[in-house]
Amino acid sequence: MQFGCKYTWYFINRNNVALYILVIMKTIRNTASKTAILELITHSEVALSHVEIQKLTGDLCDRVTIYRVLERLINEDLIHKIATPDGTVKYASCHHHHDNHHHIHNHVHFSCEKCLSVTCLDSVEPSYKIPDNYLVKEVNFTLSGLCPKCI
Amino acid sequence: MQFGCKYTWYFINRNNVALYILVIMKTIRNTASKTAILELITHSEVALSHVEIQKLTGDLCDRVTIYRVLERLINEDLIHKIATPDGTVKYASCHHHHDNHHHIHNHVHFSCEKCLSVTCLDSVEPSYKIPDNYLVKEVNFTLSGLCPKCI
DNA sequence: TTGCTTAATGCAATTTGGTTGCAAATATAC
DNA sequence: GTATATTTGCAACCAAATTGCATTAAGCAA
Ligand SMILES: [Zn+2]
Ligand SMILES: [Zn+2]
Ligand SMILES: [Zn+2]
Ligand SMILES: [Zn+2]
Repeated sequence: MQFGCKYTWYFINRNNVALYILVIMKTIRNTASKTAILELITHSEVALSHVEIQKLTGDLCDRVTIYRVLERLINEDLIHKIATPDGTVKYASCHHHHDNHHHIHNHVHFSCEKCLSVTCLDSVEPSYKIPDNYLVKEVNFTLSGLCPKCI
Repeated sequence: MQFGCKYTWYFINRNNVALYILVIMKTIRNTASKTAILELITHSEVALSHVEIQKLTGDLCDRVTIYRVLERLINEDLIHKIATPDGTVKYASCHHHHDNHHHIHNHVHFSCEKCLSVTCLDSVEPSYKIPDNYLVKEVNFTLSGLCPKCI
């Protein structure tokens, strides 16, 4: 069998059942849109929403492409998604700082009610205690009020 | 001057400028829709989204009315809005518990990635430290993972 | 109770945000 | 350069949320 992409075969033999498993590795490609959008997010002081990225990139690419690029950048763990208190979603780059072993984004976001900016406060780590019948996988801690510029 | 609604006059006299300010007080009304929706949210174990409220109320009122009622209930500080990590907005009643003097919602929310339920963990209070050039007015701390039922 | 005034509602239309399918374009491995 | 799978653009689609306006009804005072 031949494929143009990377792949591996796994073989399992258990209880008289033989199984060949084909694992296809999708190769990630770098494109103009992807690099430009990542640049934009990385160099931005504040987190950006989809519409903001759309305005900033002009006619670089289609709005659908922006959605798909953002999705890929998240999968590659290059950016992260932030849900602001009012329900809008913004994106910021990851300055990991990951909780070493657990790979949990555990830092505070600040959302300014006046200029609507959202910022990662990478240095601040919140602490909490929660009943242990809950399994915590992600932490999303957003403070809102007035940012230094608007105070 | 005469008005059907409540109003007050304020008078300011400063630097040779005399100013009469008319403050009109909007009277809040209780309607069937409003009481029903508040009941629903208050008695619910978990936070409810707009669509969920729509399904639960049936043809009690128009969906637009639900949006407007929710907005009013938030203004009256009877319910609060919760943005889940994926950007959907849910509503829960306020069991204040308000930071006595400051009137800040300061409690943890848990969002289950399996059953999609969102719960207020009123008893848990997160602690954090933030640069003092920020003015914090709201705290929105959402943990996500698996809830006791789904674990 | 009745009438008056303004708040709240219903409905239709519109805007906004996000998704899907498919053909065409293009990045990467060889 | 060529082959092949990934990425893109476009159009269509869908759901969520907002707006304007005419109508209804809550609450106050007589
Ligand atoms: Zn600001
Ligand atoms: Zn962040
Ligand atoms: Zn659950
Ligand atoms: Zn809550």
